[in-house]
Amino acid sequence: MHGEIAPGEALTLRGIGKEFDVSMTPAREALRRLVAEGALLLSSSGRVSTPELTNERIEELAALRALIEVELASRALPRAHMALIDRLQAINGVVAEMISKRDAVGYIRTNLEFHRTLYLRAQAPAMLAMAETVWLQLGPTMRSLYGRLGRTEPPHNHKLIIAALKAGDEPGLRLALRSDVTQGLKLLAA
Amino acid sequence: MHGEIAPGEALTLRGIGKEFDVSMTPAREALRRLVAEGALLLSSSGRVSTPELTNERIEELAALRALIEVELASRALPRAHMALIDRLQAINGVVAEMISKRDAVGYIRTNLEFHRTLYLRAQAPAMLAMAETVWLQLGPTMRSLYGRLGRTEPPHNHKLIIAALKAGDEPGLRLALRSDVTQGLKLLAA
DNA sequence: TTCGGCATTTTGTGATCACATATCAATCTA
DNA sequence: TAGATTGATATGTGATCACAAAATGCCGAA
Repeated sequence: MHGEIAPGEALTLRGIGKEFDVSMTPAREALRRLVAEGALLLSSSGRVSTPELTNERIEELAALRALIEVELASRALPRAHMALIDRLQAINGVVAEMISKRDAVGYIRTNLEFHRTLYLRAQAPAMLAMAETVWLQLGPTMRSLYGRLGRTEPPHNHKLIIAALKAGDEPGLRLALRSDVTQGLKLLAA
Repeated sequence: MHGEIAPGEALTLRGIGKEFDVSMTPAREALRRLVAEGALLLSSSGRVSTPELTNERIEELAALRALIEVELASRALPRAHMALIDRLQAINGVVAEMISKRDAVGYIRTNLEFHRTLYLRAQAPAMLAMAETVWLQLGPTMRSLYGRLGRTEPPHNHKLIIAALKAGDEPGLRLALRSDVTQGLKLLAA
């Protein structure tokens, strides 16, 4: 989810087992679970690897993010009090820090933490799980996308999201969130 | 997915293994996969069972269906030719037959086939997989919901969907689909 | 130098087992 | 009679193994 594994990387049962000091059985269960969630790809020969997403697939997943996360944000809005907004601002500060440190994995992790913190307020666990499944599928790709994006400034859309939350502006929130979620997509087309 | 298992029913590794003439290992993999997809619930003691969904959870899943499936239908619309519409009408005939036969599982199965046939035209495999994951989670509950719904006439919304497809009417399609997907929810509140 | 074939190694699969824990039911006690 | 207890049974977990298939690397021929 955090982009620590590059797209196309292969994982073996015995390798994972050795890495975590367990036998093949729990390693197999963990890998197959991630396959079921779409995070890993199972080849016809039974080998698992991180997927190399096509542009079409990325567009689809971005559209799913937009659909689900806009709904989550919209449901969180009426419950968003000052304490939540403060916490979002604090997380956003860490995001900016990660960007300035050129820490791709840290950036992805804190960026997702920003979103998750907001969505937790929606009290919609099934939707949140769905959103996280999409994040999981995009993980390895987000990392390699980060390389192309020579970003140095903190994300503007996060500030718009916070502002919309403060103002109770639902249309603005939906718009800012949609932009934030799909912005990564745009630079992919280039 | 088809509601063949009642909500709250427990499944054991050895039981599933015996039922399908395999050892515990593949049975465990299958069950854990379904757990990962949200179709089954894993208790803290490691036992798996079909979930008994709360009304809040059902509302969430219905909202997810509406979000994802409206998008899928919308993407399928420009690609929907006459052959597809004919096939949808044929499937709808089977749906009506299942209703008249009071065959709950058959009704659920052909109803989902109706939706899947339409969505396949959207050429969006990730979204379709997401929708099917939701169906999976709703499976056992849909069955017990069917009991309360003393339905005798074929679904009106399916006809509206087909009509909207014929007319190329996207707003109408979105509306009909949303109604079809959330209608089951309404009678739950009662 | 490059490509094809063969041997070796790696890898996933499914079965089985020992063990700890949970579940259940019969029994006992207050 | 109701609740607790205890024993027996059922169940999940993780490890290990044999096997088949796939991947890899090596060598030789063109």
